[in-house]
Amino acid sequence: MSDTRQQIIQRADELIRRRGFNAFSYTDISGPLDIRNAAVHYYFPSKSDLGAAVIDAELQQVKAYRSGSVDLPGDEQLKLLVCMFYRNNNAHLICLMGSLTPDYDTFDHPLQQKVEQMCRAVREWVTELLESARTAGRLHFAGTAGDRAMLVISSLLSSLLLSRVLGGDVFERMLDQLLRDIGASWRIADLDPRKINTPERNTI
Amino acid sequence: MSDTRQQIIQRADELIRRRGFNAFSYTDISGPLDIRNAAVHYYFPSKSDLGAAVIDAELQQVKAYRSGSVDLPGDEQLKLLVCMFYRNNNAHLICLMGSLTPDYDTFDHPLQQKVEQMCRAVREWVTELLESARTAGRLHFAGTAGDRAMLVISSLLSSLLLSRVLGGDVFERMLDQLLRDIGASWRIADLDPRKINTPERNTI
DNA sequence: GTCTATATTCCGATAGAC
DNA sequence: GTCTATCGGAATATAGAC
Repeated sequence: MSDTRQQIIQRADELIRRRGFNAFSYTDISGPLDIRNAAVHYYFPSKSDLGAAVIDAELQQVKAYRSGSVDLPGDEQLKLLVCMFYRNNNAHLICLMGSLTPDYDTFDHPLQQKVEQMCRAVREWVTELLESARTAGRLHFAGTAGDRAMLVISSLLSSLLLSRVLGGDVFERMLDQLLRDIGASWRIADLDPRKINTPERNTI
Repeated sequence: MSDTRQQIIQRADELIRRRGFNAFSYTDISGPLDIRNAAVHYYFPSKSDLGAAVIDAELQQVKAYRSGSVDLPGDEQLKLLVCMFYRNNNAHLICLMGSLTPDYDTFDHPLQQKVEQMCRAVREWVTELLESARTAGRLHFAGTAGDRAMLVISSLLSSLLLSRVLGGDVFERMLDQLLRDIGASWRIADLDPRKINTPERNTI
């Protein structure tokens, strides 16, 4: 895959998570990369195509995380996920779900399907990781793993949205309470992003 | 207050919760109301002014809810709040927090402050209602009421975002699990929007 | 693959008549 | 208060040279 194409996707990803899909333009991408708008259109004819490519990269990311941490206990897999959100919060970036689902009604059908696919992939991952951790006695919660997964995702997503607006320790307070709720043995303060071994990009 | 002004705010509110602040135009408002764009600019010189007015209406709404339900038990106040989200979900609308916080970085400072004010008002309301219900033994949860409030808001906000994308019974499953978590005696299926006495508009 | 140049459309906003 | 008319700019997208 060409380097330019990769750089465009990377830049679009950050713009989506900082300003939202409908608030960035081709110039926001071509400017920093020092190329022309037409070059972006060469790789991604429409903005919807670019959005789909960003989500595809995200789906690959989830896949890599899952296959790379399949031998870890579920709560350690969760730690990887939470750590990604921790880093995003420090950069004042929100996640793709928190950015793209509010704009869902403005997307064409192919992009809507991509958003749905991404949400299902994350839900599947968190569901399995929770179920695995509960079976191993490392996490404790009521209800089905699927329902619990939705509430976990909900807290992660919202913590970035609300922390960017309210600041302070909103992120840490919300997620620490969530971790207590599911009986995790670790807290946000225990995370050291430098020590957590994760793939290069940090999206979701 | 003029009727036209009110209608503009009402229409903008729905557009924000359906398509997002950066995805609607003055024409989306003037068209259905059968007025010209200039008339909208007469009431709201800039789009940011219009956004602020929508939030101000929301703040009034929260105030009305609080003062109108101050004698109810905390969990009954919560029922009113959940019922509003229930109705929004049926209309495939998201809430103002879920719509406006993702676009926070694209707003000018006055509008950013309004968004922050709205988030704090909702947090304060939910915090007090939870604390009141816990003291009365009608709700049961671990941690501070303030932290729990953030998780409750998080679930309400996300349930609308994710339900619109994933469909099915996502809304009911998420919120029923939330209600079980805090020891509520009622469930989503118990809600009857027609029987819940609420102010005319249904935002938040 | 990347460029220049441009087509086309739409946007928020304003001036001035009524 | 609402209108017509329009400004200036920015957006997505395309044609065609290199």
